Amino acid sequence: MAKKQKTFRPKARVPRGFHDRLGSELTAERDMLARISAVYEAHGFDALETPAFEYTDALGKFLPDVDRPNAGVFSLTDDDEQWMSLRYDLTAPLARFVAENYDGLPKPFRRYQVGPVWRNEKPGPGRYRQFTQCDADTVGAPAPHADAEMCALFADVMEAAGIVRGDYIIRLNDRRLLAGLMEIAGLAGDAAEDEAQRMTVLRALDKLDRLGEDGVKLLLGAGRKDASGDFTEGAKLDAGQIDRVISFVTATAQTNAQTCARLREFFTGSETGLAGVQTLDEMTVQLAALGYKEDRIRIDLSIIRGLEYYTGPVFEADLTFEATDDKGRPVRFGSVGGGGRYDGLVKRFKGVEVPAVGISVGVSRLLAALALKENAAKVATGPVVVLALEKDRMAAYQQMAAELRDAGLRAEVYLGGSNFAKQLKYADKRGAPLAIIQGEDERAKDEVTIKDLVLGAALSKNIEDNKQWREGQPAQFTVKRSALVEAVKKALAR
RNA sequence: GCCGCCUUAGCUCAGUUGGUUAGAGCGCUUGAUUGUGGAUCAAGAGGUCCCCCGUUCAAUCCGGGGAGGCGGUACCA
Repeated sequence: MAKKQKTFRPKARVPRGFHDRLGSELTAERDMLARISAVYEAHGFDALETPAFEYTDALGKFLPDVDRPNAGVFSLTDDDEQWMSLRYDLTAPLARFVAENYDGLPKPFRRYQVGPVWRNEKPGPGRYRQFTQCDADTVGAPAPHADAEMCALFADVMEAAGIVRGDYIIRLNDRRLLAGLMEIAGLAGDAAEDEAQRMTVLRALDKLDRLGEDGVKLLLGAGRKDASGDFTEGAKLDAGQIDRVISFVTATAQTNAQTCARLREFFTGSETGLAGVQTLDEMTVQLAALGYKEDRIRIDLSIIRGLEYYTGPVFEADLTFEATDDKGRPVRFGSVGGGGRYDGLVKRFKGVEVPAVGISVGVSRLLAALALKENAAKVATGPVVVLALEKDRMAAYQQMAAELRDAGLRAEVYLGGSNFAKQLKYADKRGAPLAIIQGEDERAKDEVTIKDLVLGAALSKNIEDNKQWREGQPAQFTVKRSALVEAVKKALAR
């Protein structure tokens, strides 16, 4: 039969929308999370961890009229036929946790949470199906003080993450303004199609930054055809309605106080709208008193933030610096986090209104943005590598590495089977800052040679001749064995 | 989901108007430069030309279907 038995070889590949991360990519995220968590901790938030899976009904992601979860969440049935889903954010699990443990928790309840979330949707640039979120929420506190704190916290977190002041902006809006706008524009009907129209209007406004005023006008009216020829149905507003809506989103003024003044005028007669203005006014006054001015936190009337559960103030953190990708094309970062007030979320479980406000920071996007900004700054991040030149002296080499580790340094012994040149090549590829060399010669004199690989690489640029390169033995020096740790520390400090 | 473009070596890409051994650069491996990463030189490994079906004496190339990638758009808690 088969002369060549075909062995099944699975293709080694990571599922689409997911990806592996190695070394500095991971430690960079860990460090950032630690810095953000420290800010949350300092503000009094308690750490919380919840499982990756939740029952789908608790997440609120069943499709209407179908006994099946929303396609956007990863779901499976438990062995008792109950639907379970991977969490798609950290807010829904929080609502479940608060409802489940309501009586025992201090109110207001303040917690922060860090972890992966999953979304089963089309991946795009900077958009994955698993990514890390870092949230803080205050549950059981009404506006505007908790909301103002959240905005301030948001700004602090951005700076803790490494975004310098001026490179980010926290934009602020209130959902009640948008509701009031609907009243004023004559879109406040109760029928299902009125609701659908309002949603379409909100979605159109959300695209202001990307499509510009003209694009949004099209979406508010008949509809818009995009670059690929695809047509998006519009909200079918008449010209007067479009003008009114556009005049609202473009009413953002230089200062928050001016914006609020304009809004009071705009919303004369709309109770809902005025309530929103009142809250924004109080928040921005309070923030200004703490030193958070328009350079960090600004009212921006085009911020929408999703359609589902926000009931009051909404915030969004945007990066404002420019960057280009590895092909030199300009990159638009978009939002790196958002949040707002959601007074109805716990009500789903408990029947009582529990006011809550929170923020969510997209750590993966922040890291991607920072990486593009500092694209030149690649530093040696590997361990100090102790070369293993004499095979029967491994214990001595391990001893050196151990001493370096005891001094708090990253160090390892070369464990492969190759010669001197290969070992240095390995150290180079690892991004090792230094190599520790003790061969026959050094051993005889009770010495070690310390080679600065970073400096050596720099020097090599001016050397063409191999003989000169080798005999010059650039960027290395020899010390007594007993002085190893001190010498390495000194070399690393440079 | 919808629209468009794309898929040949680890990477970036040539190429075959359908024909026997499918190429380059970079990378990788090994060696030389007698214990030193770079540079140089020499040799070498590596490909179901995305998958399946069809047309054909013959398909990496033509036709159909599928998958994956990229971009736009929609949705986005």
